[in-house]
Amino acid sequence: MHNNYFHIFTATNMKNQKRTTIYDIARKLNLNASSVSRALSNTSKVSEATRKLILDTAREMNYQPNSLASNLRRGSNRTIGVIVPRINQNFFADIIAGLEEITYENGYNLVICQSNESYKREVECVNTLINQQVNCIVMSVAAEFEDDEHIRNIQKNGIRLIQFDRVADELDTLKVLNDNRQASVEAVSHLVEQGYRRIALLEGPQNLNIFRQRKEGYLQALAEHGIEVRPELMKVNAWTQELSAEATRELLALSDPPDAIFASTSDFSALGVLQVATELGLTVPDQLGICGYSNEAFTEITNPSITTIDQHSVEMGNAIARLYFREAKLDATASGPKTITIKPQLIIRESSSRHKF
Amino acid sequence: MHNNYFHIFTATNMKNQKRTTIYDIARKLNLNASSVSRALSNTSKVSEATRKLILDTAREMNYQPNSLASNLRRGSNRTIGVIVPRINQNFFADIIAGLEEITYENGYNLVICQSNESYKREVECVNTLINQQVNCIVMSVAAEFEDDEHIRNIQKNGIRLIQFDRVADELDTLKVLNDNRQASVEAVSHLVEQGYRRIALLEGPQNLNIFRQRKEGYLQALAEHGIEVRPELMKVNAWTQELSAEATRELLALSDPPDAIFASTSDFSALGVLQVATELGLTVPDQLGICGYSNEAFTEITNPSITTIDQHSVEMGNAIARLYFREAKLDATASGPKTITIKPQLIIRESSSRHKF
DNA sequence: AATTATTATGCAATCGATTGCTTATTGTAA
DNA sequence: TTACAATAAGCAATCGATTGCATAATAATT
Repeated sequence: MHNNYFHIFTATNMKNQKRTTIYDIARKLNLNASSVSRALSNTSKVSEATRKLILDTAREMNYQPNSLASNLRRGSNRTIGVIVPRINQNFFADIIAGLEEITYENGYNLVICQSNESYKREVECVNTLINQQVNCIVMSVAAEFEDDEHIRNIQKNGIRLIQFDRVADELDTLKVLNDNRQASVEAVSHLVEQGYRRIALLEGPQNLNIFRQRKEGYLQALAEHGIEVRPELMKVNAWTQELSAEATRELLALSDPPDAIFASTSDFSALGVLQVATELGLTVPDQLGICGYSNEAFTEITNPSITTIDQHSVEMGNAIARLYFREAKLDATASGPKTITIKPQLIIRESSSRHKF
Repeated sequence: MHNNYFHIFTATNMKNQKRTTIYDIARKLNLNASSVSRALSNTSKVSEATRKLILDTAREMNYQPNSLASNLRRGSNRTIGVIVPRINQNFFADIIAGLEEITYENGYNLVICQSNESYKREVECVNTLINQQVNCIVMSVAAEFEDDEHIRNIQKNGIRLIQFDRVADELDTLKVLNDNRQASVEAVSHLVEQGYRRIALLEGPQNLNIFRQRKEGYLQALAEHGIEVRPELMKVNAWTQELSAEATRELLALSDPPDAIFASTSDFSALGVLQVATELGLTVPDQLGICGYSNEAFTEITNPSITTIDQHSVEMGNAIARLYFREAKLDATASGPKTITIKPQLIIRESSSRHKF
């Protein structure tokens, strides 16, 4: 794998040079390290003259503060740890980008871990971040969930915890959520308004709260519109493109097949549906309506374009980071857990826009 | 922005508990901290009995090692810093995911920064990572490039540096590159083989090496096939979907317009081309051939699907991390800079597959 | 000019783990 | 049983920055 498309060749070299410390600066100026520290951190208590002298010398000696030392002393890292199932999944990549914007503004850093949807990895990630003394852990739990002891352990160690999107509901932590239920209600209601009546649901793993909520929203919308629930129209664990394609084939083979499919798991699922519909020669949206979830970039480009739900992921990342910094200020007073709910937005596109019956 | 789709409500609380240190364990067992340290780090010199005792007590007291302290003492972080222009761009997200896989296996962490294509931000990111004493910095330079002093500074501080994809060529560092030139040669040759003769090029900013190389490849392929270079077919800085669309309109308005366009900057550019072609009623690939770059997920889904170049991004991330760990082992001996070149792969799809003339 | 109030600087402990060196303990060989 | 080797455990310095407290130097007040 990491072998046959590589060509390797060598060049020259580098060397280690000992770093300048505040002691080096102090020695050179015949001062005490504490003064240097004060000058650099700008904590009054130093005369303007020496401060200037110190800053100049620092620059001249190419001084770079050693964060490890100051972190140890201060017992803080100015770092936020992030644990996501997959870094390179659009939603999470956007969340991270959103987090980064705000943490950067505040002079904090981000340490990233991915659990790969594995419980074991998730526990390890948590431990690493605890050892690193990060100030805060931001996480979305892995699909494989066994126990929340590791999550509790975060708080035991005095580290702030913000859960987002996929959360361990029962835990009393800061949470930033999408209103999945509401979004699903809107999506399904939209389908109903477009004249679809036999609406199928592709579900994600029900151990994850987000997928349960989306299902609830689906049921709620049907109820609100007085549409009977047909269990055979609800397919479990259809959360990849392939699984969804398969589920779609089964659905369309029913004697009374659906006239619309709400792929509540992702846009990739919706894509699977579209693919099968195309194969079977069904016209979308006329014969089959489709709605996905997440507003992946490609939904705009497919033919027909796909109706979906935008989760405001980057803004969600921003919100998470802002929540941390706001709470951090209240610090000792520890105002306690809050939940922020972000309202996703239904994006109506061709795949569900039936030219009125 | 971070206000109108939020609902906030409050719940209960958490508290700080002082962390257990090796001293606590030592005190409890009437031992010296050094023994505890040795037992935990598994450096012989401790009897089996006491080691077991210590480990058990550690568990019981919920001990979590303080990495800040040991990092300071060891002068190392077991951390790799990553600087990319944008975290949530497919290529970079994949690189990061690839990096993470391998660094995780080796017990290292990843600190992520994004330069947002800004030179100033890039410099700041570099400084932060130097202060953090990361073991290695992995970076791809921002489009806005002024000077490489900050990059040199990395090495001055004894930190390993691996540049990838967009690199400061003149610097003598570890590099992991795509063979952009070769990939472009193949792409353009493919177009020629499909019978296209008036092949246009959409270029990226020429201050970035990768875009220069892609242009070189284009020129080389034309030369190899004895096709005359027409400067008016080469459009600079067409590196967003919008800019490319505009460039395409200009190209197609020429008296002798191109019959194929190589959007060497990205698949988004290719999308811009496709969009304009559709607008103008040109059939792709018959009247106009299109080739993009990057193999974004959507290229497979568009209609027609888009021919493009896969950069093996995740594998590239793996390769970068492996390079670091391999080099780290040679450590003192410092075998010196190497370059690894990854061969991208041309993915031929509908947008360039002309049913032979 | 003498005394007090301010400000600048130095001193030394601290954060928690690591590690070279010394000392105590146990085991082995003669 | 004595001498010596091997192993276990303790001591103390160290990594570099921060910070409360003490002292020195300067400015302000009467």
